[in-house]
Amino acid sequence: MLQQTPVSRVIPRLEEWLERWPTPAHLAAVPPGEAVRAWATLGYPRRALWLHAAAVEITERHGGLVPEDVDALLGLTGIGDYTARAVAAFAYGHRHPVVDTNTRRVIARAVAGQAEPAPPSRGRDLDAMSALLPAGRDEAARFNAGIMELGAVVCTAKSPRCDGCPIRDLCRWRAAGYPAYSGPRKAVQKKFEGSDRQVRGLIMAELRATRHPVTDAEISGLWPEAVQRERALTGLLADGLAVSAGAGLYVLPHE
DNA sequence: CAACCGTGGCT
DNA sequence: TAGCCAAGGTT
Repeated sequence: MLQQTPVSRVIPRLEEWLERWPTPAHLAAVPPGEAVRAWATLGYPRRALWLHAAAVEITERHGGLVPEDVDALLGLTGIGDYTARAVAAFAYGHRHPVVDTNTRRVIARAVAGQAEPAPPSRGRDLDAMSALLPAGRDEAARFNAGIMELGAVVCTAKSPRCDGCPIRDLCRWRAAGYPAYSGPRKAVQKKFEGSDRQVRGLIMAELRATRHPVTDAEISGLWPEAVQRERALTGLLADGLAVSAGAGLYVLPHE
């Protein structure tokens, strides 16, 4: 849920979710479409599908227990380098570097003296964090969490609260006088308005809103341009977020 | 590596 | 206001 989604938006949905599905086996026992429906407007609905798939995998391959090993975690659908390490470190206390967007920004500023991090690079990011990580297991877990929290709360992307920063006296960016970012321009996120993402979102909202099949006619009413509309629907079908329920009928995945 | 994938709050 | 950005992952 936390992938590319603010913590404050996740917490209420997570609490509802865990009340309904307290263990992977509970989630694995319901159709994937139920996960997509409960995901609601958290965004990126394929993550709901992946989370359900991971629950099935955990139930079938790991006896219903979330694996502790990073490599085993990486083998789960939708679990990448960050999430695998976060689970191993925060849930199980293992010593691994954990690098998220906050960590990258804090290291860029405090260590490299730059306003913004370079684009994410698995090798460089893990090397940089490994060099800072305390030797002790508990200390490493706290350091991973602490540097992330520092980035989320103090060393924020837009208006960092440097005056109240606990490491301001060793921050190289501060020492250098807060030089502006001079690296390559980061890729600009495409406009949402009028995008395929928007159309996909509209179709998914319609699929979530009813337990009856959604018709082609209803989908046509969601977006005026046929080519883009059909591209969005085709994509959702290819992703498994929608399935055909007969000619011109669509539902959330039920198997 | 670049493109793609939702949604909503903040400036 | 129109971007920017958010505990990323997959193709």
